This record gives sequence, C-alpha cells and structure tokens, in this order.
Amino acid sequence: MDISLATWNINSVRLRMPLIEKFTAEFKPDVLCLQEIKCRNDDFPEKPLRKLGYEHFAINGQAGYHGVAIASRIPFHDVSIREFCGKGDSRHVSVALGPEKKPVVVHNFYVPAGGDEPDTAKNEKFAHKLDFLTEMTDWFGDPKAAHSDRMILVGDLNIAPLETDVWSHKQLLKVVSHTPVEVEHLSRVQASVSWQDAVRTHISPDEKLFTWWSYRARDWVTADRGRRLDHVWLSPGLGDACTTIDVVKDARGWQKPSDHVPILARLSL
DNA sequence: ATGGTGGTCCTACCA
Repeated sequence: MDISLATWNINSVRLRMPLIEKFTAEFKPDVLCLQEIKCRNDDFPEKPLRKLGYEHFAINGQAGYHGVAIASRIPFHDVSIREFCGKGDSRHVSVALGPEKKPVVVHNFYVPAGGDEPDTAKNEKFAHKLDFLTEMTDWFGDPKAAHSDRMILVGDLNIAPLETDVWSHKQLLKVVSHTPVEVEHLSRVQASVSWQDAVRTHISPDEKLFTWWSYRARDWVTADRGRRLDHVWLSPGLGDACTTIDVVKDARGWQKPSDHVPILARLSL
C-alpha cells in the first residue's frame, strides 16, 4: 500500500480552507493531519473537505485554541484521543489505517508552545511543555499501553532539535523551542520507541531546514529566520517505508498563510 | 532593541 501523508499546523482551519484547497490540489495527500484547527468539532469544515475527497474524519477540537484533526481519503478505524497533563486541552488524535490485521497507527500531536521564558519556576507554560513531553515518553515507553510496532508520529512538536533546525543555533539557545532542556526532553520521547526522524533521513542534517517562520518578521523570505518545529517520525517497525519528504516552503508565501508550512511524506507500506 | 503580527471571539489570551 502506497500512501501520502501530510502534516500542517494550519492556524485556524476555517480561515485556511482556500490554502487547503490549493495544497491538496497540488500534492494530493491521502491523509491530512492538521494542528491548531481552533474550532469545536461541530464547526470543523467537513463539507468542503468532502468535496476535496476527504470523507473520513477524526477530530479533537476545542473552541478558540489548539485542536487537532485527521482528514483522510482512506478509511480508518480505532480513532483514539489521549488527554495529556489533565488539562483538557485538545492536542492529540490517532487513527489506525489499512488492514485491521496489520494496521498503521498515525499519531497527530500538537505539543504546547511553552510561553516565552524558558524557566519552569517562572513560567508554568514552559513547565507544562516539559511535563507534556515526559508524559509522551512514559506513554510510548509503557508496555501496558500496548502500542503498535507500526506507527507514524506527526505534528507540531514546537521544538527544533538540531543546530540546522534554526536560523542561528547560538542566538536561539535560550529561546523557547531550541533550549537544551527541551531538546533533551524531545530526545527522550524519540528514544521511547526508537522513533526515526523521517525528515532528516531524507534531508541531510547538514542542511538548514525550517517549517515555521514568524508572522512578526518584516520580510520572512529575506530574513529567513525560521525553525523546524514540525516533524514526521516512524517507528522501527516501519523501517524505511518513507520514500520521499517534501517541505512545502512555498505555502508560507500564499495568500493569508499559516505561519507553518506542510510536510508531505510518501510511504510504501 | 522588549516590539513586531495574527488567530479567536469581544477582552484578553495564545501563538
């Protein structure tokens, strides 16, 4: 089974339907994983998505903030939502794709951004971010959770782990998203099931690579002060199933853009 | 240099 899967922090799904139309027309992903949909389940734009061929939905919405969803051309089963840190935030949804006998579980995450100050004593949002990552590590590492050995983890993890994942390693060492303590927490999540970073398998870690550019820059193209906050990871059971990765940088320049761009992964399962 | 912009839903809060 060959499938293509995209992950995109859309920053309000209702406002960005024209962008989703443009992106899906050009890249035709079978599975679309969205973060920051910023709407309730009932307000999710199922109708226009159905017209684009996405007829299967797994939505974990929330009014105003956060919210994740999976829209798919391929039927799925076992929709599951996990709540993290007992906060009632909508930051995870998963589905099982393909044959019931040998499914592939897709986990779609929106990790907390963590506020401005990288100090857990002064900033409870930063503490929440680290706690969230620890809970991810514990959950994926828990044998009782009985996770599949064929899993894809995608989403806005709000951490740029490598030096080449930010425009300036030195200048961002104390900036939330690239601090050593966050990178350490993320690497523990990664180690919990030996997740493989599919994006960096296909695009050399020597190369600067970003998926997010702030709205606050005067000229995002020229300044190019981006960060790689969005990720596609594969569990070892999927081996080298990922055949191509595209980071659609162009999307940052489209009309009324999200501050994140989509990543498209093609997989041979 | 402590702003800068953009989302939700109307007033602050979040990114």
